[in-house]
Amino acid sequence: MTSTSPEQAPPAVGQTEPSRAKRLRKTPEERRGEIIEAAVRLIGERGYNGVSVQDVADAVGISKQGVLRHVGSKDGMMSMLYREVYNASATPDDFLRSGLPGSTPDDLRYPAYLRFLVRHNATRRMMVQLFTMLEAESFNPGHPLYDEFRNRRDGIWLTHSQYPWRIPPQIGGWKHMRPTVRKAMEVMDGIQIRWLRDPPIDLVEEWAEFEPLLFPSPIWDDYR
Amino acid sequence: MTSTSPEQAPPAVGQTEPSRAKRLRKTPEERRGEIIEAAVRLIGERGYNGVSVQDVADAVGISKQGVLRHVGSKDGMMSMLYREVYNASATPDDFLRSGLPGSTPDDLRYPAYLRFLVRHNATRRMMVQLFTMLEAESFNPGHPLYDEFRNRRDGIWLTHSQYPWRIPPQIGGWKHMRPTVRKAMEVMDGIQIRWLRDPPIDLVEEWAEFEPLLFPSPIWDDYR
DNA sequence: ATCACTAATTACCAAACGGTAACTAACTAC
DNA sequence: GTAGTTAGTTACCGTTTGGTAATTAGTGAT
Repeated sequence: MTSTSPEQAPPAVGQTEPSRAKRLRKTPEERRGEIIEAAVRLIGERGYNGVSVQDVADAVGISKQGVLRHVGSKDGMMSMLYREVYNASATPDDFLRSGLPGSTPDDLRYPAYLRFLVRHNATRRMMVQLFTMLEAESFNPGHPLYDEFRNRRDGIWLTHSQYPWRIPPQIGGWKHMRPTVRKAMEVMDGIQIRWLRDPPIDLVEEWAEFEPLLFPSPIWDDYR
Repeated sequence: MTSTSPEQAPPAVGQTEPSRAKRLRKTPEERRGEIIEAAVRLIGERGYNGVSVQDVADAVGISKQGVLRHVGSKDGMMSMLYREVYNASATPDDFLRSGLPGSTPDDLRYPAYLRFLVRHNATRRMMVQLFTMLEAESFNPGHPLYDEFRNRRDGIWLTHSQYPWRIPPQIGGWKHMRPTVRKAMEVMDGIQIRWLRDPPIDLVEEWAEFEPLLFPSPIWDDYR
């Protein structure tokens, strides 16, 4: 069927979108948004290699080449996606703007920020699933996001280091927090994996169980 | 080059194995072992969708159809792999046979077993990477191992429940250990992810930092 | 020696992959 | 109106995908 009769091509064999609208032209920003949204869902579900450009195109409702026009190539789509995901994650700056307890510049508390982060992640399951999937996939040096994920941990530490966290004097300064920060990130990865698998646990609740282990009483009691 | 001149086919374009041995016939067991070993490595690196049957065949040094003969289909290869990985994981039975402190039937200690498990995982990085990759990929209900991973947590709990662990009386019986077991699994997943990303941490050391958090003094001091 | 068995092979197949090239048509500015 | 820009399209291309069918050759039993 492929090599024979190159003309005709009528009812579209395995096409998900049988009847396409006339030809809807949208602004590049809008289309890019649609593409990213679809890609987050699909790649979160099936991973980088489990999703084709055609899949994304079908989900958006345009042709494959329509997608490629906006993302350049499949790898281009991935870095676009990573930037989007990365920028969309709840930063300390977002926390400062949140108005939550322990989020004021003169009383900025790290455990409070981590709670904020977990609570935020709990509201964007698809994003977390995408992230988890990419983190596992990008162990392979050939993965388009290998370097990004490789540099991520140090990047997080550096970013967090720029904020005036109020921590207990017994700690001896922010620089001694690195093992705790590392452990916190590991725990978050772990509970997210558990949360993504159904039947799911309550992500916020699970973090609440871990918090006193990572920030024990009485040292941290006045600094959460 | 491909469609023209079907004869000749001399130097093999992108072939990993340019010159194939005459035709080496091995026992099914041996071949299956080779296939599994190659599949663990490749799928651990690139994931289910990132590895083709041809890739596995090249790594083993036989033809694609040679592989399919042993595994039936690609999905068949996956379930074979899972069974292999699952059976190869360090069970409480393995611990009982280890002769390590806290591994005798009349003094069987859960923290000691978890240390044993972590130490064992630290010696089989590729296996852990495969496992992590599959755990993330199999969030998708369409993944061939979706059900296996879905049932895994309960299965682990049930398995562990069959052993006469000696735990502190304050706990109030093994059934109250479930939250702790759950947290331990989450931490293991988290530190493994960190361990697999280079520059790696020391897996055993990292677990040693978590152990007193999950099994705090003085309650557990005599039960590790 | 020759037989049955079967591991492994070559030869295909339709479909899907990422990507290029050329064309169409929807919008804006004049 | 008319021209320029560009979002989106169809039409391909070469390669790879998982899988089937038929064939070849290594091995142990007789």
